Order: sequence, then C-alpha cells, then structure tokens
Amino acid sequence: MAEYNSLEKIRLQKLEELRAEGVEPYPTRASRTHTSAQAIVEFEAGEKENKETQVTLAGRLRSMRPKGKLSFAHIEDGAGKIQLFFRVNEVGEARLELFNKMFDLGDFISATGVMMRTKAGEVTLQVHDFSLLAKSVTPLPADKDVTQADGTVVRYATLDDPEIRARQRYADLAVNPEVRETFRKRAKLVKALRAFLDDHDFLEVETPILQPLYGGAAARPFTTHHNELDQDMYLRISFELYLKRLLVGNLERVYEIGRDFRNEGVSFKHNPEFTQLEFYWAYADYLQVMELTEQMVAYAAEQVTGSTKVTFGEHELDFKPPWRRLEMRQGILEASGIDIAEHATAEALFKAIKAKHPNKTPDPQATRGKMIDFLLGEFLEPTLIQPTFLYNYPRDISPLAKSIPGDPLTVERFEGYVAGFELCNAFTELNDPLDQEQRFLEMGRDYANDEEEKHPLDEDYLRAMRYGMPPNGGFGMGVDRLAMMFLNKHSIREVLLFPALRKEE
RNA sequence: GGGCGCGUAGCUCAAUGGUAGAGCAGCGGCCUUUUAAGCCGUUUGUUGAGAGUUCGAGCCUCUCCGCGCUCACCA
Repeated sequence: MAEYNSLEKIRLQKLEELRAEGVEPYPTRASRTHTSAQAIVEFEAGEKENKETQVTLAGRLRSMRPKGKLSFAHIEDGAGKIQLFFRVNEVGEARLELFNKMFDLGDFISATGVMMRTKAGEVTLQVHDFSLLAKSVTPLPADKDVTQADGTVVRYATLDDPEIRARQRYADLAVNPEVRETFRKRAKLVKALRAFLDDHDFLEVETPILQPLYGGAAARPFTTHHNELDQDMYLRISFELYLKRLLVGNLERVYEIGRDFRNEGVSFKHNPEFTQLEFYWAYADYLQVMELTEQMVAYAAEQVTGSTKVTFGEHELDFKPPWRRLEMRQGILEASGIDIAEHATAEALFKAIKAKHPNKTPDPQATRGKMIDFLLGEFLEPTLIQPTFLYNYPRDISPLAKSIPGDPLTVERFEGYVAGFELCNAFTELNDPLDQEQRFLEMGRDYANDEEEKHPLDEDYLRAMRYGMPPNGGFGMGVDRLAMMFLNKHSIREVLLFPALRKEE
C-alpha cells in the first residue's frame, strides 16, 4: 500500500474534489489535432494573411504562471514545449479558477483554441477550452533555473542523483529532455546498423536466448530451469554458435542484434544484459570483415551524429575509414618492450615480463595466451585511442578462430579498439570440424581446474560443422559501447534505459 | 568480493558533539501579455535502518541497506 507524502495528499484531495465537481481525472480518451511543433509551423505559415489556426494540443503541464484574471502555462509534448494562454474572456472565471487551483505541474491536459503571438513574441495557444487528461499525484522532481541579480543562473532542484535517475528512468526522462534525446539517438544507431547490414544483403535472424548449452564466449552464464521439460537452461552468452549453424544451412549472410547475458561483474562498461551485434559472412575472411566493419561504424556515426568525427571526453575520435591496423605482436612489442614471438611457452613469457616489468606481472599459472592478453590490457590497450584494428591473436585464447596458414599458434582474429577499450571482436571462423573438436578438448584440459572457464562441449554444433560449413568471417560488437562513444557517455548506464540495479528495500 | 566516498524537507544543498536550516516546490492572499513572473504571509523532517558511546549524536563507533568511484573479475 502506497504511503503518501504531504504534497501527494494535497493532490489526492484535489483529485477527489475534481471528481465531486464532475471532472474525470483519468478520462478514457484524448484528442489532439496538432503537436506543439506542428501548431507553431502552421501558425507561422498563415500569420501574414491573418489566417486563423485552430488547434487542439495535448501534453504535460511543465510550468504555470497564474496572474489574476489570466494565466500562462507551458505544456510539453513529444515535439517540444508550447505556451498556453488562459483568459477569463475566453474560458470564464470558474474554469480559470479550476485551472489555477486544481491543476498541478505534471498533469496531462489538452487545450483547444486559436494560435496567437504574445506581446513578447512567443507563439502561443489562446485557450478557449481545456480538459484534464491524467492527474499527476506525485510531483515530478522538477528543475528550475533562476537568474540572479548579478546575472548568474542558479539551477535549483535538478534531478541528477544517478540512482534515482536510473531507478526511476520515467522521471528522469520526464524532466531531462537531453535524456530523451540520448535514447532517440541510440535508436538511430541501432536502425543505422540494421540498415547498413540489410543493404549488404545480410539476413536478420533470431536465435534462441534460452539455450540448453551455452557457448561462443568465455563468460559465466545465468542458469534457469524449465519445469515441464525438467531441464536446466541457460541465457545465452553469445549468438555465435547458432548463427554459424545457419551458414551450414546455406544462409550466406546472417546477423542478429539482441541481448546477451553474462553473469559477471557490473561496471561502467559492463551490464549483466547488453546489446550485441553479430554477423557471419560466408566466403569472406577477417580482412574483408575489417573493411566492412570500418564502413559500418563510420556510416552509423554519420547517421547518429552527422559526422565521422565524434567527441568522446577529452578525445576527438575519427571513425573515417581506413582505421589504423596494428599487428598484435608489433603493438605489444612497442608498448611493453616484449616480443611475444621470442617466448614460445608460458614460463618463458612470464620470465620475460617479470624481468622487464617486475611490478606488473600476470598470474604465473596462466596460459601463454592469457599472459599475452594481460600484456595487451596492461600496456597496449590504454594507448589505442583512435579507432584501431589490432590483429593476429594467440590461438589458445581464440578457440573458434582459424589459424593463419603456416602459423598454427596464431589465428586470423582482430579486435577493434577505440578510446582505450574494446569495441568489437572478429575472426576468420574455424570451419574444420575435427580441428574444432580438438580445440574444445584443449579448452577442457586447460581449464579443467577452473570451473568458471570450463565450457560444455556442444556436440550438435560439431555435428552441424561436419555437414560442411563454408569458410566465413564473423563479427561481434557491443552496441551499448558504441552508443557510449557516439553519445559521449562514460557509463553504460547512461545509454541503457533500465540498467541492472540491486533490488530496492 | 576488497578499498575509498556518499545518503539531511517533494527537488538541490547547508548545519566546530549543544534549539535541524536555505532556495525552489507546496499552501493562503494580490495581480488582464507572463517568460521556469513579481509582492505579502505560511507549512514541511523517524537526518537511509538498527544498535552503541555521551549529560547531549545529522556529526563519533559498530552492524545492515542502497548508490557512486576504484581494484579484482570479465573475449
């Protein structure tokens, strides 16, 4: 049962009084003829010929300035704000008093009248009639700017508590227009990615979120249970293994944009569920995928921000192709002074790191690939600001990627880095069923004592591959991270409408 | 999970261990072209929860809850 504070009690009282006077505070239907923006455009077009513009508008009351026998107010709708002007001459004394006393900031109302321009020049609706569409019981965390005598503007009561903003996103959206804009742009981003892939003959598909086995990434899954089947199920950690099954089925270019779930830490760049884009492209290799990637991201940047140049914090990022290409071995050598090619075993590599950087050493028990990954994260990653493709990865941390011909320890894999963090990951996909089975078994051995890294062997995936899978290039990208970059947001929570939060109470 | 920090009115924030405050919002007035108007008057609190120290706790201690930053974890 809700408990009401003093402000809410006053509004509930008003609500009852309105009902008593025959005004339904939550009518079933509303009507409007124009949005605020349409009304302004139409009025301005007909203004010179003194053409009368009659409209019905609807929106949320955002400000009220009662002035005795007249009243000004602004409502906000999906297209913006517009001023309403109430006079006793048009609406009568009783209705004006009803408006002034019984209506509150946050109420949804509709108003019918004729467009006009005030003395101050603002295009305004002169109201002839109005009605309540929905009473607001809880006051919005309204903000207010006040200009002081010395000219400085003091902003009072802006909703900026990150917890309330995320938990009560509805209130955040209602009072912070720039937040609405953020999510409009995010929608544009997703639309642009779709349009790009559609234009390149990729087929959008949907694969299971609820899976009997999980795979395609090294991450801990969420586990659930199907009652009727009496079977444990997992929320997917990637789309990879299902999408590649489709290549076996002769679908040559497929993609999916959807939610992945990883039961891991939460941080400014990790949310337990996040939006992933993956595509698989038959007869292509990782170099072709690289080119398509830079084109796709540059296209999306232009669609969302109007340019390939994007400001992200202190950086000006330019997504214009071609992006810098850096071989991983070379990059690590430059950043850390260690040539991984000279240290073929984990032990040797560990010694080399310890000799060079005594204060920055990986877990001595780690595999060679993990140590390389450590070097990458520790020394190289922070230096990769402008969009960069880092390519050629160690085989043992890439169980689904194909080796470079003649170099069995290195795979045809790249990751795209921007502003010091990983944006995407792609490779020439392994399509040899026997090699794939071997890789799965190696993984099982390497991580036999590591419950978190142990992955189930997907026999059905191997069966699919044995039917024959065309050579192909695959790609995965965190859409939320791209949104962060394009929208200059430094926390993933700013680009998620409802980020994961601990339960209240 | 570890470390650091924060939590005070509806909102944004003050308050050397000594009477819990301000602005805005709200409420009551005045006001027929305002610009998130102005003027007069006025209400608002389990200081996140619980325990302890103290003559006395918003402030000190402990436990818990939530959030932020950070480290760890993380293709």
